Amino acid sequence: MRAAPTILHLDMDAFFASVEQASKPSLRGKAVVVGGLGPRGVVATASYEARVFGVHSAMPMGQARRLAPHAAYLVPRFELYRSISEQVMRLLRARSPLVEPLSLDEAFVDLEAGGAAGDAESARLAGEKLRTDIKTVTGLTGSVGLAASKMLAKIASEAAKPDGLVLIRPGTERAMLEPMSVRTLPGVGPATGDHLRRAGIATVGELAEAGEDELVRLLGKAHGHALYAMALARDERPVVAERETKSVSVEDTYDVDIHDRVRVGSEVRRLADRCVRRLRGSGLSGRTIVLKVRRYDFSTLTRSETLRGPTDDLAVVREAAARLLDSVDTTGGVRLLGVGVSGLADYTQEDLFAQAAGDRAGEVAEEPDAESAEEHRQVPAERRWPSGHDVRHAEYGHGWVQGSGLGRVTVRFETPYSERGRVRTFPVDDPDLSPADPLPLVRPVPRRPEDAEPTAGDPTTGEAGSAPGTEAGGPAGPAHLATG
DNA sequence: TCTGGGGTCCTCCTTCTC
DNA sequence: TCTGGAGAAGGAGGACCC
Repeated sequence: MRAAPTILHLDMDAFFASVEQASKPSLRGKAVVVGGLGPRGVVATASYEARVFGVHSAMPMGQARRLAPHAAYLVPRFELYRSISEQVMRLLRARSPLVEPLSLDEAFVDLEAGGAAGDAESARLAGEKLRTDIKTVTGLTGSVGLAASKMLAKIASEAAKPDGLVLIRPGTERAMLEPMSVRTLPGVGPATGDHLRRAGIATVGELAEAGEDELVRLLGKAHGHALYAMALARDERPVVAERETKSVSVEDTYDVDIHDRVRVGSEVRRLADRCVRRLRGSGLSGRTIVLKVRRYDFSTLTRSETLRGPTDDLAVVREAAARLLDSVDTTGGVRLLGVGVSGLADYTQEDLFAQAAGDRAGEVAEEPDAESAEEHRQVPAERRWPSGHDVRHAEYGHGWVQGSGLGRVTVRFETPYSERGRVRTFPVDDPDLSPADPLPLVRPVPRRPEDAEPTAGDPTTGEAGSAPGTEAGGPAGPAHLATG
């Protein structure tokens, strides 16, 4: 392990919910829950105000609504979160070439590789400067952990939440870890935690005392060795900037279990299409096709088939998925279906036509087919006007959907830079109302005096410019955030 | 109460090949 | 020619992470 705390872990605070609060003045300081709003949705992120009521990630949405009935419930806007994540990652890469993103809102940075820090004090300064820059560029807060290893930096950032910085000085790690719950360590989830508890091991100190052999006996070779090392605060994993994708998959949970075998087949074809589109979008192909089926009782089955060579051919993937489906009993209904491809390569073996019996199913459909076009006409208002999404009204300007149903949609007219806005209700088919792109969270710097002071209802709002404090250079607002 | 979506990694078992 | 063992590869399931 290195001698100085030069591994930085950044964790944005309640990221999705904070983005929504930043873009919607009326939600600031309020309980906000982002997640799937369907009958089988779960919480993706809850704001700190919502966490007070016991709402947390991965909780079923129904339970969250019972705990916090007055919270704002919004569907995720991944495109927006991705664009803000890119701004943050640019700030990190300006500090070091070794940045390892873990998700949209988390990353490790090797400060030593960037020459940004060689000792504790310079690491702390770099961490504080990073937090300030993130606030300036995105308007959001992030928590920073600094330590001599990835595991400890992550534990430190967790301790720093929200909106803080914690540095673990080398030499103090074991004393700090000893009283902590085993669940603090990465890789110890509910199952392993229970397993260890039944063996009388609850803290990291007890984990270290148990000894390596005992942990291997309890948890298996890989997990046992890894956990013992972590209990002794040993973690030599380097920060890895580039990670190879190992698999690509898509899956859907249905609001109501599907019983009709024909419908199950058509859903599997649709998922295969989406999977192949994603595969091709990444310039990849794969050898192993995986079908996932979650049945009515939540039991999950996977079936896989490995081809002779990698493919990104829609017909091949569709047919393999259909063959796999043939081997699964769906009596009783299915709640989830998924199709995935693993064993990835960045080339395609063309000689696979023999595996695609019969004629080609054709290219991946770019246009919705007649069936889905009909479905589109029938989508309920809640899906045509998803809660939280931005809209524009010809008369009232920019706003967001506060709710919809019964043929009506309620819009609050406000922007990230306006005061709390007013609410108005329209028929769902109001021709003056249209979906809109999100606005940058931080007010763009006006290029001319007459561009200044965008307000709610001002259709010129949101012209992208350069935000102050952007270290990586270029405009802070990604292109798609610019609205016209 | 009633459990998403997209991933990674590990373990155990079976089959195949040498 | 038969057989057994070792190792690789495939397949299924589980745990975990964000």
